[in-house]
Amino acid sequence: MADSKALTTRAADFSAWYNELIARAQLADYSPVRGCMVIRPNGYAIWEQMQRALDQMFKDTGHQNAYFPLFIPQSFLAREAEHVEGFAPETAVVTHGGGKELEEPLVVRPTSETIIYAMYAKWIQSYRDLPLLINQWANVVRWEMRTRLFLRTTEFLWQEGHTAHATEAEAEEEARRMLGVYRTFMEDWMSMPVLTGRKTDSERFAGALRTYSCEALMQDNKALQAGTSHNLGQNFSRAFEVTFQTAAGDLDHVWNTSWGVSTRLVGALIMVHGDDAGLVCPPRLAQYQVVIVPIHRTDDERATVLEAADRVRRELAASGVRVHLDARDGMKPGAKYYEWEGRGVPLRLEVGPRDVAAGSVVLARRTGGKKETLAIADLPARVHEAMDRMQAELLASALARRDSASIRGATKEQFLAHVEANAGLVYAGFCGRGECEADIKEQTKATIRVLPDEEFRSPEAPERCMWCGRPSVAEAVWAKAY
RNA sequence: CGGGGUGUGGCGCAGUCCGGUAGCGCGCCUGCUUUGGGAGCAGGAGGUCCCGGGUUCGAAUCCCGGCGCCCCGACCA
Repeated sequence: MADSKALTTRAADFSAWYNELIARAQLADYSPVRGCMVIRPNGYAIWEQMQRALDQMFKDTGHQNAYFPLFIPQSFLAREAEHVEGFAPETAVVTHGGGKELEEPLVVRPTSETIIYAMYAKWIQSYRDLPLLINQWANVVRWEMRTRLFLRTTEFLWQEGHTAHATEAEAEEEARRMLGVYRTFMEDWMSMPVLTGRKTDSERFAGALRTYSCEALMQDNKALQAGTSHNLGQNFSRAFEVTFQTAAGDLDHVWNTSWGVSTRLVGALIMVHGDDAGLVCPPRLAQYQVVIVPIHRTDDERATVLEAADRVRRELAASGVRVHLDARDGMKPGAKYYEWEGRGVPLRLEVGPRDVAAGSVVLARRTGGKKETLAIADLPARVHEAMDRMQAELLASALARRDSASIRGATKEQFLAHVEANAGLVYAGFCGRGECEADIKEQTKATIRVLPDEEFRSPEAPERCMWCGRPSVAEAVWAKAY
């Protein structure tokens, strides 16, 4: 049955589709430890591409990488009141080492603000030491109750940037800058449109002054927080006595930011672009941008075709394309097509005896459309062109999907109907009161994803809170979320 | 932690009601024939039937007690 080989469709059961896709494409597997996942080579390759792009963007904005320890003295976490309250319930604690009970338990980092700012206190003395712009790539542990591969696991990989500045304005600028970096990455590399904006107090990072986020809409119309950037103010610098001497000779506490994205982005990628055949990976993030599938019957054909296919491979590689020749024996070409489609490879080239004779290859696009016969002569140019177009088209179609799943200026009734139908994002007025927010969440499961930045706001600012009718203080975007 | 479900080769399941010494599909290995959209045939490997105890001549199956996992509700990048 061909059907037994097909994935559950997105329409039939989105989360079954998601899980099956990950298994089929061998992106990740469940670990023997509850809530943890093993990232398999195919999945890790995507993360590596993400890391490469992001790391360069961090360097380009003046940051350096460093590494801080996995273990944090439990007392450190407790120094910032709101922070400990936020994270204590979900920390893993090490109480024994070397067979003996530790004098002070060690927390496995759920995030590294505390240990990093403890170190910054030693490193920063003068305004001349500022700004201090550091990033680290690390694993963190948060003892989650319910986990999903890539989206929420007990241990996950991420990067966390931690900066210290002389003024509040500089810290604010940094927090906003890095939010912009994330947005650029998500749009240009992941082809994933995001809304940027500010989080309400209830969704703010524990210990931050303000939290900004990038929010993306998945194909099941649930929102996903894809990245966050925090202006920490002086909350941690006061807790850890991170002080510096100003040019005027005064002593002041530094202003901090922190910002992060995680392997959750791989889950976002799956849910934004994936289709019923499997993963769809934007060319810029694909491990293999092109796979070449040779087609042959006889041994003679095999030799000729493989030689031609390898020539094509070398030429494409030389032009900067990540290309793989799938020369596996004993597997029919069709089986290879399905496998590579499931893994999301953007472009496939089929090379058979007829192509070799004609000096051409057949190009198939992961996103569909007719196969196309191309002359080998100008192949590299055509391949780059096809990748660029696909990269742009993926963004455009995701954007169109999001816009068609968004309603603006909603009344309470429209809001309820939209949310009830899992139809996507709702833009509407908000009175700014936590009670209203909590009430809405309890009754509808929808939360305020962001108070959107200006460019995402509706042309006309709402006047009234969609829920309670009081004057609106900000337009808000609601959705059910992951 | 409450409600529901489920544990049987790598994966998905049947067998359990009514006890008789474990089977199917996929995958895997070998060989031959195949290869322009998921190959066919033949042969083969692989299982403490979640764990412990009990009943019985005999337990995957019945009884008692544990444990794991999944789904739904209270936390979250």
